[in-house]
Amino acid sequence: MFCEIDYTEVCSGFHVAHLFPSIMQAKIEDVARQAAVSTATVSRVLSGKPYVSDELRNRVLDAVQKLNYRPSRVARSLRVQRSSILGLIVSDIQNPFFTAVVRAVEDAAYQHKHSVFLCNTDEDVEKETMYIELMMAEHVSGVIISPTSSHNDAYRRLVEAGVPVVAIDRRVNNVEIDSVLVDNVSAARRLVTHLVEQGHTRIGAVVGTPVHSTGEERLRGYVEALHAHDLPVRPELIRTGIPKMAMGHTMTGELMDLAEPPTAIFTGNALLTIGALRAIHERGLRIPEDVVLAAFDEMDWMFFVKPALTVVAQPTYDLGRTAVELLLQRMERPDRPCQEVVLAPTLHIRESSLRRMAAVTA
Amino acid sequence: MFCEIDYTEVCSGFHVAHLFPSIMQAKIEDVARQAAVSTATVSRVLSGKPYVSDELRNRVLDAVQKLNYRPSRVARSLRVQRSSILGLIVSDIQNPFFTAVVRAVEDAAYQHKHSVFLCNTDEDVEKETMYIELMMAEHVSGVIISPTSSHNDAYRRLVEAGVPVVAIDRRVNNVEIDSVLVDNVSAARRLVTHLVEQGHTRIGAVVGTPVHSTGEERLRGYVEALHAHDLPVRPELIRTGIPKMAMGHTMTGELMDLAEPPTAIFTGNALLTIGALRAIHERGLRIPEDVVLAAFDEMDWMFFVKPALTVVAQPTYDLGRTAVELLLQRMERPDRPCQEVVLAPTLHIRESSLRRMAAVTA
DNA sequence: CTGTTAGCGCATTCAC
DNA sequence: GTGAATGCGCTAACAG
Repeated sequence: MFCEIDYTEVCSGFHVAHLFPSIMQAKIEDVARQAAVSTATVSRVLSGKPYVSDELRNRVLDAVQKLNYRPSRVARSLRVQRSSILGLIVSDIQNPFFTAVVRAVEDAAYQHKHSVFLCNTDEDVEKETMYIELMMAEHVSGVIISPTSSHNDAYRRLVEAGVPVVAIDRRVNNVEIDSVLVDNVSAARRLVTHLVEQGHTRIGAVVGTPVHSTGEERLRGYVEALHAHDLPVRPELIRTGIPKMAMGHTMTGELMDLAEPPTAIFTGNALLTIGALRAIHERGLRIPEDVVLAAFDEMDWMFFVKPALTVVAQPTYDLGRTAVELLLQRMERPDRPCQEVVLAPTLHIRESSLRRMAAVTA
Repeated sequence: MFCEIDYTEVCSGFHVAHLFPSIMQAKIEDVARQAAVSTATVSRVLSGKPYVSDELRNRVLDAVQKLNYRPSRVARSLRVQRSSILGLIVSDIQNPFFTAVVRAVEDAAYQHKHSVFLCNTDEDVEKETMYIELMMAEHVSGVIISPTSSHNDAYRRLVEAGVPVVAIDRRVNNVEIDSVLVDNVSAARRLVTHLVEQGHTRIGAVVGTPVHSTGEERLRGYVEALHAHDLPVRPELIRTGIPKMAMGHTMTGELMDLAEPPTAIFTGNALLTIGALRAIHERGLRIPEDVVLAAFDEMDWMFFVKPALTVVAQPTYDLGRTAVELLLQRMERPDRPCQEVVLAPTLHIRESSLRRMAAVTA
């Protein structure tokens, strides 16, 4: 029929391409034609394979330039059965701690020519499960995850599908995977011990739910510190919940509204700390006269509340970098035994001049 | 030859799949065989297409279940020539403002069955260019970007390639695209006007570089406020730089070390504000006795420094949601004229009890 | 060294 | 309603 047009020709032909420069994407075939070589040669040149004459190499490079060619990663991924994308599943993108981790991971991935597919589960197990499935469907080359709970069945499916996985910040129980953690127990223990040494006996705890290892471990540190000094662990002084600002606000409010409120409070992460500050502030209470705070403040953003505040700087950058490296390692040696890297947080207890601080914020 | 094995059969066959349940991913063909239908039918069922008998539909669904089948998004993307992934390129993932935007975008995308491919350019034009190219190569269905500069050539290439793009927070000049912005000029003008009305005449400015429209606009608001009150604009009191904490620290330090330091400082975003607080703190200066701060604090995290601090809550959630909606709109109607949505920030000037504040942080 | 060719897993004509 | 066949763009054998 007259109307029978070779669509491929029309759409890929160089002359026509000139007419619609804005819509079309050159294909490898177009480049090959332009350079008068085969597609295989183009592919070889672009993947930096050896055994191509300089002559052809240059012709190809010119053609690529002229056509503004950009190989389709989708097609490539399908063909080689893997992508150069890392999945990163965090449980709360607004938590400055994870924000810092995201940055570190992105950085490290960039250096290794990988890119990052970020998902935010918002501490929601269903969303997490959905995203894990998505990661598998997208054929990501590996997944870094801060688990929402310690035993989601999806974790197992993921590793059983042969996808390299590394857990970050939190531990998972139902399957053996690489993980990079922070020594929360000892950090929490030291913070609370500090309070005890200052004479506090009624110390409140505002920490994340024990569903995550993080919350559980920090609570454990708290308990250990009390035990070590023969102080009673009073359940009414312990509050656990989703580690976000709103919850920190609520939980601290509850503690301060007790008939006999704590004289000091230990908070489990930066967002909980901000919430706690807000609750204290609302009640017109003073720090440290009315209540002392010993807090995780990963980003050290609350520096000007010192010396009331005790700070833990977490090794977020190392955490992210280590995670990426473990992932890449496993991609090369899938049978390598699982590792558990535990990083030490830098405890930074501020005790400097009360007077100077008052000056700044009064 | 005897050894000639149909590899596909071996790897896809149901019986063999049973032997290596952990490694293999079922393919559409496996499902078709299991359900004793054609691959076309499987595809139809899974895409929710009509015209499939309930009989076959159920058989397919069962097979999918049994084989734990998960269609390859990569293959699908290649076939249909588009993915359901949105690219999100932010200029600083650690900036709490963008963090909130990321969350909003992720949320909105999730609701529209899309996922988010996040990149962090770190205010680096080269990295930004690289990531834009990557987006095109990955065939994302659209890109939301907070431009690092107001005229990167890559922006034009992107829209010319037919990719829907929406700029967020910052304006771009060299190509017409949808954008969703915040009314920075008037917000900054009101903040600075507030300072002027309190009697300040030497007001310092610590804002982002004028390379981004954001920095430029906030600076413009500052200048307008001074002009409106016939106050001189003193260049030595204006500092611009990369809008991050370290820079805010440096720039504020410079201002406070002047022979005649400003009596008030206007800071252009949350990170600059934190840096400024640190610089002020280091010098043992008091707020508001020694210096007053009028600051953008998008997340309202510095609430307890009030009343010295003036706060602007930015509509981050609307910003992200609007961006996604514009993107989806353009995907359906590529010829739609460009829109520019300007959102109003909520100015929240705190003037409440100095006494009560002192109580909290003293 | 270089070209030819055969799929990667899926969606979509087009026949039946 | 359903199935067989084609090709999305690319890489990896294999053959020259």
